Amino acid sequence: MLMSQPRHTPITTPQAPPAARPGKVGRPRKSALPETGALGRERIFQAALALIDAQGLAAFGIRGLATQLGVAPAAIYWHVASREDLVYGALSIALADVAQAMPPGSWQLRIQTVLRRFRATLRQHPHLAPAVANELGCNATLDTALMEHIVAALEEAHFDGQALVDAVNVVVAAMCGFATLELSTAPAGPDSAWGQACRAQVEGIDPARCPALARHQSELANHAFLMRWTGGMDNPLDTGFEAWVDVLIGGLEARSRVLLEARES
Amino acid sequence: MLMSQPRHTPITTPQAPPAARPGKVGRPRKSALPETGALGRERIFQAALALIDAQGLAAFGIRGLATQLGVAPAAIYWHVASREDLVYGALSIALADVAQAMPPGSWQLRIQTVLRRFRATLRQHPHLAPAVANELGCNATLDTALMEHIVAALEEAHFDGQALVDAVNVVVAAMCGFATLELSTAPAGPDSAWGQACRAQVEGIDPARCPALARHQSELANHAFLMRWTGGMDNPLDTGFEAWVDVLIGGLEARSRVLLEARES
DNA sequence: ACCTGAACACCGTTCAAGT
DNA sequence: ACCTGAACACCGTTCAAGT
Repeated sequence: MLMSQPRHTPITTPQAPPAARPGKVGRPRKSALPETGALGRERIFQAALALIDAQGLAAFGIRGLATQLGVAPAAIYWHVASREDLVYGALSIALADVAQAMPPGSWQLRIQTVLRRFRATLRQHPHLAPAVANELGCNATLDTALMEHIVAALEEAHFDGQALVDAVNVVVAAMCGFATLELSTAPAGPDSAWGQACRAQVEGIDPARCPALARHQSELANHAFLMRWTGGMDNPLDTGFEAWVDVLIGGLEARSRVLLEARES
Repeated sequence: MLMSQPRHTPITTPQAPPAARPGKVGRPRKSALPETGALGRERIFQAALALIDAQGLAAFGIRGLATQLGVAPAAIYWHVASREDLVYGALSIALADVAQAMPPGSWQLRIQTVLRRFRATLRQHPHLAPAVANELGCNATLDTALMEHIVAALEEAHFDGQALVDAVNVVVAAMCGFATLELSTAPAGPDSAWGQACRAQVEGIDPARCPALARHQSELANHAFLMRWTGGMDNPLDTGFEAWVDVLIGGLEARSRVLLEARES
């Protein structure tokens, strides 16, 4: 029984990673590539998204995805580089139609539409909310149509040069920021030990140390970030989001005015 | 050799979780509690933060933390409920002094200060950026002093009732949103395969399908969210952040004006 | 009250081998 | 080109036992 476990050998030199596998990064998608196998990246990502939607991000794994697809776990690695690649792929197809068929109208209305659509789409896949910031901070795989809409709208608002780049970043951050925070779910159920503790801390605010907070405690409790114990699906912050959109548009308009006046003088 | 592996028994009824351990959630911190042990939550969180800063969030684990503390892995579980608890604790102490010693001044200036401080603090612990949205969406463990400052500033700006709650959420989302997105790191090194692919896609933008995007391609490349292949530490978006702050303040001012006018009539 | 040893039940990933 | 079997090297977490 001493020699029956060759596993768990403690020391091995980690061999250098082998030459890149096919679908390592990006999707060349030459559109002429055979895709003869029964699997294929698209089917894998769809299944991954369905599984994440059903069970959450933490419970999602390659082994579960493999059984879902009726395939050996290792098979997935022929099409995809890593687990991270999978959630990124799932996020990509989930957000694919945010930019579809933008309605005509003022630049303000079009930017409002982008924000509202993003939030609505993320609400259909709330378990992906934690992945948005991680995966979307830098990458260009998201449909370029979305960026085109944003840039075109900001051009119309007279942004140009560095000011345009800045405005683009402001809009993208606004698009992601609120919904991501709103939908990041609580660790446990409605009245878990965690929820109770959170609630108790809010209710135990000291009016001496935090007078302003204490004054509005009852309105803020469970309705403000950092002071709520219910997730964004059960307890949406609708009016807060509308205020967010309003502040963004108002701030952009003010900035656009300043820009125009500086240009005239 | 058949009977030598009692491990990996496939089917076991998952026993109900035992009665809550001491440091399960929140920190009662009666301040009279002995804290006689050599460990203690504070020391554990400090060590966790140091480890996350050094190695990143993905590489951080309980086993590594245990060896760092010169202790058995299981020892940590007497003080802390889970790995998630650890990163949350680390984030809490990392952000602890965002609200320390707020300078006097107009409400606009104070809100600007909150945003700038949050970003500066997160830049000192960039590996925690992905955890911000996940852990900060709902919880009240963050120093209430921060919320007090925000609420007090917005009161001064004449927000009240639901409009105040909305404004608080707007400010908190703004505080977290930009910096989180900016600092979420690229999966790999500067010119990895991933970076190359990202760059290629940006440079391959089709001027026929995306005319506005193509017009500003050179300025946007590697300087805008979704179009950059360098992380926020090496490649900060300083002017974008200032625009963000500017838009927020401008938008809040406009909303405040509307509120006042409605109240006068 | 606090910590150790040792195991349990998983992971993601690799790699030779199949077809 | 695409997939399987089987293993490797880890995980987080639990639990009886120590002190």
